[in-house]
Amino acid sequence: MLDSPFDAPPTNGAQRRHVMDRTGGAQAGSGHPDAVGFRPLYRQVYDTLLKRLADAVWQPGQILPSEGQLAAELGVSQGTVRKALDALTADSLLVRRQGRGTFVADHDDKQSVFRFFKLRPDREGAGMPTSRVVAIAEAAASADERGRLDLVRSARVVRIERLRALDGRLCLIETISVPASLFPGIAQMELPNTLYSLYAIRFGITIATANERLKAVALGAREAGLLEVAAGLPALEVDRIAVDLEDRPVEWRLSICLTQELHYRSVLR
Amino acid sequence: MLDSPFDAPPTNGAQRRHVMDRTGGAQAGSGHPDAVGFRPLYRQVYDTLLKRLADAVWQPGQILPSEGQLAAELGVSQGTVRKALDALTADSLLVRRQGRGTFVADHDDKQSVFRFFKLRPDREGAGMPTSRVVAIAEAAASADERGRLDLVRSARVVRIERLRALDGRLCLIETISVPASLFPGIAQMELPNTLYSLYAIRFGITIATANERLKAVALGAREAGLLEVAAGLPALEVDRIAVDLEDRPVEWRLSICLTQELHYRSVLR
DNA sequence: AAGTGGTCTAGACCACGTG
DNA sequence: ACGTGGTCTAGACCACTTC
Repeated sequence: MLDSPFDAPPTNGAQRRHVMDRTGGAQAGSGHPDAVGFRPLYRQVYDTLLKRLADAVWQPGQILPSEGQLAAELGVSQGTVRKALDALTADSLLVRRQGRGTFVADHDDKQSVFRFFKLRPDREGAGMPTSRVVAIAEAAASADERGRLDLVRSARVVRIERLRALDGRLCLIETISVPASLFPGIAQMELPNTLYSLYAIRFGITIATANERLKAVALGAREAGLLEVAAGLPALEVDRIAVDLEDRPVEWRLSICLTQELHYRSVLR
Repeated sequence: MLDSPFDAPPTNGAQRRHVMDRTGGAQAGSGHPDAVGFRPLYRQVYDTLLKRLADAVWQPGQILPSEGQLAAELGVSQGTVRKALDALTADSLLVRRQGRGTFVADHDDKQSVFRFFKLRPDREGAGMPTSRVVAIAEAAASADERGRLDLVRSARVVRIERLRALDGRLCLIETISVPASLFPGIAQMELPNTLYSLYAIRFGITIATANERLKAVALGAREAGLLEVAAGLPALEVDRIAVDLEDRPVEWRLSICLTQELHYRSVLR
């Protein structure tokens, strides 16, 4: 925990032991309010809790200490803890349930799977997507991979190629590249359907956001063969960079999707 | 304003005139806490302010009364008003600026245009998109249009066809259908580049969200001609239903986009 | 200096879930 | 009955903008 060398007493003059820094890193009481940016307390609490989540101090699905306990531990008011917890919830890293407690978001339950899987059948339905690994291998990172994943020249990656189906219909083929250094031994593992829960549980890497670029392309011969349709068909190419809690790009995923009876769903707010 | 026939005094027993209903529509003090859903105060404030926005009580870009004034007017605490204002800000209906005030979001400024325009050049750049109307006409709503826009059988629509360009390059053709009843006279108007600001200013209709379905399709002869490229090219079809503050579908927009040098950007959180 | 939103606190009560 | 998160209040102070 941070600790300030100085602090102004709260209004009521009551005793308080400060655990978080009240000044945003700037020294207070030393002449001027300091030019450096102001950093609210709840933001520091947010960062502290985020760090613990990134370090997997609490496992997915597990319950956190109550607001009051966290407030006491960190030396701030319950309201300030609440604001940080609400922000983490908004970032879908936590789930809060009235009367029960605050939990680490478990990105393996049904609704969470669809957080990063945007393909839906045109006519209602949509069970869980299934996957079959076509190929998996470790190799030196290509120039593209180094660029997209921010890797040094000597870096190695693990490449995974998977076919995925929705409601029993083949719908896409995806090529996934991850830095071998971040995911040691992943090439030898049994891969679950939802890779991101493996990243979280086995490697302590939580995917926070993903940036996708979509294009319409003509299906190549190889992809067409694997997807069991004719080459040249229009297909949706989804180029995704997934980013972890520390804002590092940790996965590059290129998907080719059939959209004859499916669509990609996007909600603009 | 709502007014409750009964209210429990606040803890300190100070005088309070209640303007908002404290009971969520259920009568309090009459034996049981009522089975009907609980409705928090800040939610009522949210709805009240939302209604005023929908009724265009304040114009886009205009400043709202301060938190304190709204709190006094509505008979709630400043913190409760703040929570409602924060929620409206999160829904990007308001913009708050520290030291200045709270403003009605102006969806005409540069960053807001891109809220609903997701096409970006592959290589950096991206000035404002431009538009040219190809056709505009009123007609009886088709079965598709009635279904998508929730219209009765006799309803009429205005259809607008536009070509749009980005950085001087033709990039898409879009067919827009809106209910004629909601937009009287729109067929005779000069159409601005950003239609949604026209909807807001001239018709008091604010687009809150848009749901899009994306597919890859082969370019038809007509679209190819208008876009000045070869027919059969893969293109991105974007099927959008835009919804207003009252959750009514108010626009159906079908776009065919060239994605040879552009992509559709999507951020997953 | 005055006014606005932003942060923080302390405490009360409410709704929800589980014993 | 108890503990949790959720709501609401009142008041103080901070940071930013404008006059």
